[in-house]
Amino acid sequence: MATSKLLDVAIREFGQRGLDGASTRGIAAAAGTAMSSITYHYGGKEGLYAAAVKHLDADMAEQLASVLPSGSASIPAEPAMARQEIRLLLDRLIERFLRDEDAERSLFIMREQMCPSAAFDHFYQGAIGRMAERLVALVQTASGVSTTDARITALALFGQVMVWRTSRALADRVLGIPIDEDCTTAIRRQIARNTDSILDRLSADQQEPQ
Amino acid sequence: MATSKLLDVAIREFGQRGLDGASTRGIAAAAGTAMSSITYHYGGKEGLYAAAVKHLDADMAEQLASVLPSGSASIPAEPAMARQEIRLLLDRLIERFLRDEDAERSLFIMREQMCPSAAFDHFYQGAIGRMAERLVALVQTASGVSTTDARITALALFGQVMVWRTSRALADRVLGIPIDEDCTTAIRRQIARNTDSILDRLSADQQEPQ
DNA sequence: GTCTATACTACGATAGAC
DNA sequence: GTCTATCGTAGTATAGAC
Repeated sequence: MATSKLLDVAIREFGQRGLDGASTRGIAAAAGTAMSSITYHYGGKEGLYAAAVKHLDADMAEQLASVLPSGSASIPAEPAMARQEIRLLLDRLIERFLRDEDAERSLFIMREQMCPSAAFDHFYQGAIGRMAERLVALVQTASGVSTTDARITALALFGQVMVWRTSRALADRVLGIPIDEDCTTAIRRQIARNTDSILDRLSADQQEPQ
Repeated sequence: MATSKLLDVAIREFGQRGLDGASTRGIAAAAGTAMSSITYHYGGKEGLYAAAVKHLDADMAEQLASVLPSGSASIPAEPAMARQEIRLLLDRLIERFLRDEDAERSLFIMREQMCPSAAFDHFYQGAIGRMAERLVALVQTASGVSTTDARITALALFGQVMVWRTSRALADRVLGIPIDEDCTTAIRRQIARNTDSILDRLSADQQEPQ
């Protein structure tokens, strides 16, 4: 009963090669078991994929638990508090992305972003969607802008963080230096500063439209 | 001699399924020819992949030609001019990304970003690398910061644009409305504003470090 | 539950007709 | 240049021993 090992390998292999490209033989071999155990536990290749999606979502929910309230409630009413939570959330994300720990799991999700299957709905109804919707609500409270502007801004803030995961090969070459502790600190500070710059301007424009 | 058709299909299929996952039979069938023509023209699967990389890079170079000088020279000396060029470059990119025209070609590149093969070096020595290095130089001129900060900032600016391509499934759901002409305008204006906010703050901090 | 054995399909490469 | 035919390999699914 090492089904957890099978799921970890599946997330890696499906992420790299996709549902069609990955092979159940390869996954089973890498997990140290026979291919037919996939049929036994998950009913086949597609069942394994669905189980991997569920496993991955549960994993992300656990990782985001410390920074994301479990209920959908309790957006802080004070703009300053909302901004503080935005900074905390983005910092938690970038710190994980820079450590490059779960890059394989991200690959699975990025594939679903660009070739979405029904599985992406599962992610959006899960941890990813909860995080995104909360970020939008926080931006709205922190800046006072309309919902559409808040949504666009939330995506921009997310983008400056996400780029370190999605475009890592480019980032490594552009940076030219290894991402050590000092570099990580510099990136985190820069992102916090950019976030403040964007939200400051947004709040100012809101009070006195240009 | 419809080798161009073969390359277009190859970029799509390799992008979606990867080098291993895509099948030469499938590519040939979608291009309306026999599989053995791949052997004849490109020597095999890997040769087709290499040709697809070259084709894609040439294509990007052509698309970026209007906004990217062919030589590596001539960074404007005036900060205001540099900032203007940054805004133009980012606007050209986001406009392409939002139109969703060449999403399939981006998929190929994103796969190389997250599972880099030797092909990514080809991209970085080509149009992508030239664009990235120029953006860094422009940020440095526009803000006057050190090269490391300029590189980090360039990636942040790139990220807020790139997110609309790499996380499109998420963006669609977060936005909740279709990306029509009005929405595109709003996104472009927001990105231009964010860019100004970030560069303004950077220049200010540079003159009087906090 | 985990394994081996097997049936059937699809893969990449290649040879050769035209 | 483009096609069909074929070979050896690897894929998923399934049945059944233990």
